[in-house]
Amino acid sequence: MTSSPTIHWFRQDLRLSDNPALCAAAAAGAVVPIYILDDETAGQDRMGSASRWWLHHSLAALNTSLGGKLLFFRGDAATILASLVTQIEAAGVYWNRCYEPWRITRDTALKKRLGDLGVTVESYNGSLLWEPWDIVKQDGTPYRVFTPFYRRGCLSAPPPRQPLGPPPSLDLWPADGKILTGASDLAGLGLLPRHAWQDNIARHWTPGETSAQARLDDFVQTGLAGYKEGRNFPAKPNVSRLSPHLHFGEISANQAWYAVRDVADSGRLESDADNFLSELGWREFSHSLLYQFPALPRANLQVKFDGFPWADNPDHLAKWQRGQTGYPIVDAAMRELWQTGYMHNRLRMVVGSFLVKNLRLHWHHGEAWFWDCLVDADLANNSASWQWIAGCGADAAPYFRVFNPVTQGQKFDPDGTFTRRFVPELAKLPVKYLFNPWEAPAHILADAGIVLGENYPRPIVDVKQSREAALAAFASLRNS
DNA sequence: CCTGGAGTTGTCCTA
DNA sequence: TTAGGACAACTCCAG
Repeated sequence: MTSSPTIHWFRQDLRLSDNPALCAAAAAGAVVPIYILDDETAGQDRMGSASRWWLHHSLAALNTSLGGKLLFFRGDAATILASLVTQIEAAGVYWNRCYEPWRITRDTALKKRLGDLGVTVESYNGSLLWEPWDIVKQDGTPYRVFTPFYRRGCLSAPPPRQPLGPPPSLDLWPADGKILTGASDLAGLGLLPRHAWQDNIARHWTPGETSAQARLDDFVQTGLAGYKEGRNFPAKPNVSRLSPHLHFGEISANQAWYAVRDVADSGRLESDADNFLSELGWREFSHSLLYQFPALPRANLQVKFDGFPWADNPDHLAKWQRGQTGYPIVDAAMRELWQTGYMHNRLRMVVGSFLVKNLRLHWHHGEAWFWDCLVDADLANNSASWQWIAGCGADAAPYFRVFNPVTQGQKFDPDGTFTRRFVPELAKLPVKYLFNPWEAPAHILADAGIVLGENYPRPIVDVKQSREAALAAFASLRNS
């Protein structure tokens, strides 16, 4: 082992196990583990509030596993790394790749800059099952439809890396724990918001690698059986809730893939397992789209949507954000988001459809709100999914697919458990009227203690009329 | 180059 | 009550 240390730059890989770059750094020498909060370079794509809350606690957990030796920096990553390399005479810098356009640009330049300083620079795949540049059609162009991307592309490619263990030996540097120039402590990153909103979120989540592993184990043990059906019901415990852990790399997609793959290979729950794996496939697809179409977060993938007649209605937007639309399933979902930093997948489709089709507000509004509120906010998943529900993305929902918030509630929250939990003012309303309280007879509302327009809003739009208007708007795009 | 099947997640109306 | 077809036409993609 040489006397020069190597730097492992933690990014979206806040874990010790199955961390290819960390293993390589540890094999090369004593490791200086660092994290850099680079809001400057991120610009418009800087993390939202919920992500920052999560990141703070995830870094705290990681720092604990590293014996308190994680170094924190804030600012332009290129400048910080170049100066750090010189200061400690590092032999190498190691990191796992990220796929956001701003990070790719920054990292590409940085690789050259550090290389020019004579430092070894190596990047690894620590977060995707397949590299986006490996999964392309035979003619070399990117897939734009999920099913062939997944079946022909992913599943017929060489299988993903088997998860690695933690580094066999990890010497951390500096051994004496001295603070380096420019380094701060975790609090110095200023990730926590000042208001009390985070206290709610904290009740629902435990960031960090240990918790992520436990979540995966629990999902495989108790959620996977019945996943295919149960994942559609927000009150059922079948969804994995791994998304924030995966986003921050507290657990790798490979670890999740093989944990579930192994169940199927042992001949159990094959259909449920395949269904879950294809959801990981969607994560790959989103990342592939973002890699191939870097404008995905801003521009319609289908250019003809540039002429779509969006509405402009700040009042409707605010009511959607606050869960005051008068549609109980929509309001329950939006309040779940606000209170827990998360929203069940089916409900993301329901509220997304409501925003872009019934309210006809631009998908950018939904994307921005989710970006700030979701603990699993992920540039690739968020932008690809909003474009999908709006109909302007890859493999998008057909124009006629407009979710009916009443029907969706009745179908997927049949006894109203979920809706009553997040819209307590409707808790006493019989399920027959729970999703359409404006149609309830006066005495039923009175018995449930509801005065529409006072303690629960009337619907802000009529679903039937607004659906017609949305279909007409889609028709106006035809051949344009 | 041409061909034809397929396309995550729905709703509404009719028989 | 329930099942089936309509709802645009298009693009994608593999053979």
